[in-house]
Amino acid sequence: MEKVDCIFFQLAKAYQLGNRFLTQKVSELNLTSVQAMILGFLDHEDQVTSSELGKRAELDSATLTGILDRLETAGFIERRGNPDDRRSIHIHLTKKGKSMSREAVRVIAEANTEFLQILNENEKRDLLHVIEKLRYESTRS
Amino acid sequence: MEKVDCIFFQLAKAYQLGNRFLTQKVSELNLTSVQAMILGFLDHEDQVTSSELGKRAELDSATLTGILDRLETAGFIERRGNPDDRRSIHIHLTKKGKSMSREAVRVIAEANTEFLQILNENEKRDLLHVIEKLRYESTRS
DNA sequence: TGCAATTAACTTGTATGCAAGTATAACAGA
DNA sequence: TCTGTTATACTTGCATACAAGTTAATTGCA
Repeated sequence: MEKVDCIFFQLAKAYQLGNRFLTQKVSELNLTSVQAMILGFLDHEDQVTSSELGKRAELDSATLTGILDRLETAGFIERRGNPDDRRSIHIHLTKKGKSMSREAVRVIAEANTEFLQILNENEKRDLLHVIEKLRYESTRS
Repeated sequence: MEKVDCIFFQLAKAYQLGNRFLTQKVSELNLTSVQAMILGFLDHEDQVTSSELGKRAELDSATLTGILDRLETAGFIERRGNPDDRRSIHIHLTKKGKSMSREAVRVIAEANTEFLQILNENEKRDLLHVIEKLRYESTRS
């Protein structure tokens, strides 16, 4: 099998490269890459339900539960009951979580810029375009 | 945080999309996507050491050990001592493993074609080019 | 109203991915 | 030869992914 021509192999390694890069950058905040992104999503969206957050972050509920567990243990979020629907919960950023989410957004933005410095404007556009097309078309099955 | 503009988010979701696609395709062989790729690498490279296989597959030795454990349990490979260097092992495809590796190569090739049908020739070239550039440049640090 | 179908969050089990550390073997230089 | 360094495979611990299944609450429809 020629790994160079295997799109699955290339996508996996590209992801792993980006993930290691971001993980290293957000480690200064003692966060993982996924935790930092979740806090980033919560920065402007307090009081969302777990289900809504899962849709935004495109994460499975099983995965999200574990991530929220760790963010709650770390004191960044609280789970609160939703009086409108007692099946669901509201996720609330604590004071500590609010300031951490702002830091996360900042570090992620910086990491994006630094990571993409390698590419010229055409390449950046191509990459985002192709990924968007793959992801969009795959929903049309 | 705008996930559309976050390259780390987009790479992660593109990878997950591809990985789910391939996983579904190779599930007919009762393999995971990674197991199928490892068998694919072994198809023409019998008797490699774990270390060499790890370099080809760009996998951590900790990760590879677990994958080899499962391939060995399933009867596709055997670990054999390397008389030339008693620290290392030779990985040997069994008869069952040989035929499975050929099936894996076939299914992966078909999955590649099907997955990339979404893109035109320019887009396929752009995607592979940009990933190659990201991966190559990142080794120059 | 009553009940089947659906939904939300969680749990369990399995498979990577990776950092960190271990034991053994090989190697390189004094 | 002796010793410090390096290399190989493995182990441990933790964090995603995700399939499958559970429980409780809500909804849709006859």
